[in-house]
Amino acid sequence: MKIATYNVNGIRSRLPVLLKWLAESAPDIACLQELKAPQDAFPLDEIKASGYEALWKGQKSWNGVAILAKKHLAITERKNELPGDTDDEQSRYLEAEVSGIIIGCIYLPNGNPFPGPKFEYKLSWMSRLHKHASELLEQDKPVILTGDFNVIPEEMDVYNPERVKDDALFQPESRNAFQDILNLGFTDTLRNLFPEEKIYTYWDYFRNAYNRNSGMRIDHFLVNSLTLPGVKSGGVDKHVRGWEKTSDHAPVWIEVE
DNA sequence: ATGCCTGCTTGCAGCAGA
Repeated sequence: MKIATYNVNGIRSRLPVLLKWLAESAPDIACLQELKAPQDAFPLDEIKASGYEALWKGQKSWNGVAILAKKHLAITERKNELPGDTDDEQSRYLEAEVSGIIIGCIYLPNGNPFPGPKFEYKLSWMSRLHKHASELLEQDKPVILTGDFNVIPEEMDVYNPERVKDDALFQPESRNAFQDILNLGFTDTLRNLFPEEKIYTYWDYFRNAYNRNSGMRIDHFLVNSLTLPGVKSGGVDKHVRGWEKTSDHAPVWIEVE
């Protein structure tokens, strides 16, 4: 079972790149973030023609998340919002069960500028995620939380830590909240597979960042202890970031037995 | 300190992204 996450940065303008990547990488399950499209603008026909069923939660202009699963897999929606704040209208969380695995698709708030209300929203969202993640562990099922966490976990996860010292993605509060979720009983799978390697999943559009490899690792796979022994491999489809009309994120994937 | 680039909007310049 190959599971992937990809922040597409606009599913409508990214559709050719998305379909090309799906055909090449052929994940069984793909979590997408930043659809930047309202609910009725999701390109379901094209996704189906590529062999996938889809659940999605759109929103005009910003945010938006989707979970794709190959047609032969039964996919059941569990949640389309993160519990804990009925006033939160941002489409940032989608949860499904596929083949007995609970999949949480996450588009965690960016939180910039720091400090400020957007950063407070980020921390509050992470606190809600912490509570929900702990409840998911009580299900005694395989759990995978994946997506754009907008958190740089460690200094080795960014090209130049000094450049992000005032960035919401690298604040101690953000990193500690991420670690607190791991401490519930989750493993940062890519880091676990490659303890010493420089791994980036995002390169910004400015300053020729991709060609200079000025990147960050902010898209993550968190797996619980029932899932971890089955993890066989993982990686970043870095070359996709070099395609024409590409997202500023690259797809990330793991293979689980 | 700011803009760099890109996608989106009942838009045509301004916002958000990270």
